[in-house]
Amino acid sequence: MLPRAFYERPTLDVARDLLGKVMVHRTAGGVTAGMIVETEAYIGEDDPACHAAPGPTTRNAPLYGPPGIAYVYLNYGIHYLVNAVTEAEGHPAAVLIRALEPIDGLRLMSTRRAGDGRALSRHELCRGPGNLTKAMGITLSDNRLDLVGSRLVIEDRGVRVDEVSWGPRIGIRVATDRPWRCWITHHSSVSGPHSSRAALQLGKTRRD
DNA sequence: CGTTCGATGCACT
DNA sequence: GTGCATCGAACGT
Repeated sequence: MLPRAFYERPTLDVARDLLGKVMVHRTAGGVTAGMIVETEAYIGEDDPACHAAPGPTTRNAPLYGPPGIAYVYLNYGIHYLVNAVTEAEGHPAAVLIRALEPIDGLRLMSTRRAGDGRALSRHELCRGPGNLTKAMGITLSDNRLDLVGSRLVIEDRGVRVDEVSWGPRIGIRVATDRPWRCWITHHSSVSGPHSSRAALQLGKTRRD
């Protein structure tokens, strides 16, 4: 399990280093786990796309708390999105988990997403931030859970990531110029249109 | 391949 | 009342 110090760092570093790590959720229905393959950074009140942009509110309170905490919220009235709070207490920032490669509990994931109709392939199961929370069974009741020791944790299982790409964040209408989305290059569980994925690649493991 | 559009609930003005 | 850190079906090219 990743120590709190892992999250208590610059958010872009955490976003990159979370790639290859494994998110695990333990529920009464069973255990699900998946390797993180795509993330986005949301950094501070000066980032117009960050939920902290309006200043402290009831909803975004977890962003202002200690790092290593899960920030979960409902968006579009339909999807739960899960973040890992980063930086330091009083400095609101987080990493949005956008896609996983399923590792454990694939059958349970399929069941949870069964309402979607057609059968889903392995790489579709946790592709997209709303889809992965549904497959993992993550809801508002997971908000504020401690990722350093709770039913929702992130582990290092020794996976080494060779190539990382950076590009603009997806699905926002402001600050689209900041390349704060990162993903494992060429990984088939990464979200977004396949064709534009190549166009967005800014290079190898470095950002700027 | 691409774009458009409806579903749906909550926080915030 | 407005606006989302989305998704997938339905269309057009």
